[in-house]
Amino acid sequence: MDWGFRNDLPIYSQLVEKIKLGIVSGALPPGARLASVRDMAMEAGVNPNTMQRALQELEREGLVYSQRTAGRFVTEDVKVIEDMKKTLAKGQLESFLQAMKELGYDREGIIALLKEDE
Amino acid sequence: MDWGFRNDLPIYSQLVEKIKLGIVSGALPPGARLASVRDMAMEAGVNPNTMQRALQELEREGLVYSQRTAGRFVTEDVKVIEDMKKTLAKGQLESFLQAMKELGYDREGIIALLKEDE
Amino acid sequence: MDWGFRNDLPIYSQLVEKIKLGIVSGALPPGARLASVRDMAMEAGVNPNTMQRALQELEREGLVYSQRTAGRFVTEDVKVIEDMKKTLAKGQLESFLQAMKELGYDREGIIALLKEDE
Amino acid sequence: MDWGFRNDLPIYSQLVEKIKLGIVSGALPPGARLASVRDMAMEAGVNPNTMQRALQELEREGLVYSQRTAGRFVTEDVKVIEDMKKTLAKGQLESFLQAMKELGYDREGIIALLKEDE
DNA sequence: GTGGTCTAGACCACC
DNA sequence: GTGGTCTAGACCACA
Repeated sequence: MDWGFRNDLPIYSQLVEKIKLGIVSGALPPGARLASVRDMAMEAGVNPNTMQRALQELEREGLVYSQRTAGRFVTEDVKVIEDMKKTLAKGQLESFLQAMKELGYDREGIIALLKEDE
Repeated sequence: MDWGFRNDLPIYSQLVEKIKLGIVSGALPPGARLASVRDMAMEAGVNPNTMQRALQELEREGLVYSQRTAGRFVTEDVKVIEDMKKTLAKGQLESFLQAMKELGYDREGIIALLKEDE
Repeated sequence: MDWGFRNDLPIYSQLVEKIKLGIVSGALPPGARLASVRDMAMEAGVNPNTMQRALQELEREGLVYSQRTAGRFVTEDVKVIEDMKKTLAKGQLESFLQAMKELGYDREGIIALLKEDE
Repeated sequence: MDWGFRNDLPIYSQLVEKIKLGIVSGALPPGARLASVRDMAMEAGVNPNTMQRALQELEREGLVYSQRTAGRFVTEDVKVIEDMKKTLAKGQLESFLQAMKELGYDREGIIALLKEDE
């Protein structure tokens, strides 16, 4: 897999993004067990400490929980996942609208473009 | 002024983007005279050659033309500007739709979110 | 080697011409690897940046492509090369006809001269 | 008039070319009186000495003769003019054929192009 | 080692 | 003063 890190953001933040995306898109379903930090780090080609930091962040946000010995799991709380999905989507929408506004498009113009595209 | 260059793209490309945005958004209206290469370079905090390269690219795309001694001007051909605006907008739209798809949203879901947002 | 640059055209344009000629005439066959920018620059007695600029122009025209670390190559797309050859030839033909016209030759006169020449 | 001097050749040579062209094309008919050196120089925007040198060259080639007091005239010897016309035309033809040969065109290819052009 | 980018600074033609 | 070209030399990512 190409993790394609950009260099405009700390790597751990990009890891958070990617894993978050996996969770909200369902690629990592609720309750799924994550691979070990060591394995995930190797897979992504990053230092285990970096991956650790990403996972802690996800834990803080309630998307992931850890059980001392059994490992880390995606939360079973579907609402949390749904909320996160909505938050991310709104973020996308917001920056999209902002970019279009800078281009001189208002809501109507965007709709016109959408129709033209179909 | 902080031009906030990212490091995921050559500076000259980002300059192209910025100026292009100024043109299609109307901040730099058709026929407007641009500041001299040297002045624009100083303003952006880059080397004149870098700014020159950006402007040459814009010239190649027909958004700008230069007159030997008088300076550089935004094209008066409104169609070229409109086309570029549409191209940029479609690009924005496309990556937006792609990102939303990765989040698990289909067209309906996006529309629902749009309405919710109003 | 004397590359005999004229001073009625930028050096980089003359470099473009020369290399283009090499490609369309088959001296640089499709898929051939070009020497490195630095080597070509040294060979031509110009600054590497100047040669780089020429090569970028050729890339823009699709006659050449570059691979990150492996070097630059003549396009394998024979059609592109053939088209360029035709374009150059038509240019030559056009200026020839123009010059002959200025000399007072019409099409018939040119043909007569051609036959006389054989 | 734009005399459009290139800088790959001495100006006087370019003056010779231009005037020669005027004579063989008939713009300056046999026996025509040329303007004074001073006037021709002014018209072309060059130093009178430069124009003088050009006219001397034309005299040497027999295309022009001077009568001490009356001024300079185009030769009345039509044959000289015709020969010069042919010489210039052959020169044009030769460099055209040479350029086409460098492009990889043989006589047949040139003829094919000519037909395609009609 | 490759291509690519960027800076610094020079010189030129044009008007 | 303007745009345009050229050189010299640095640094970077890639593999």
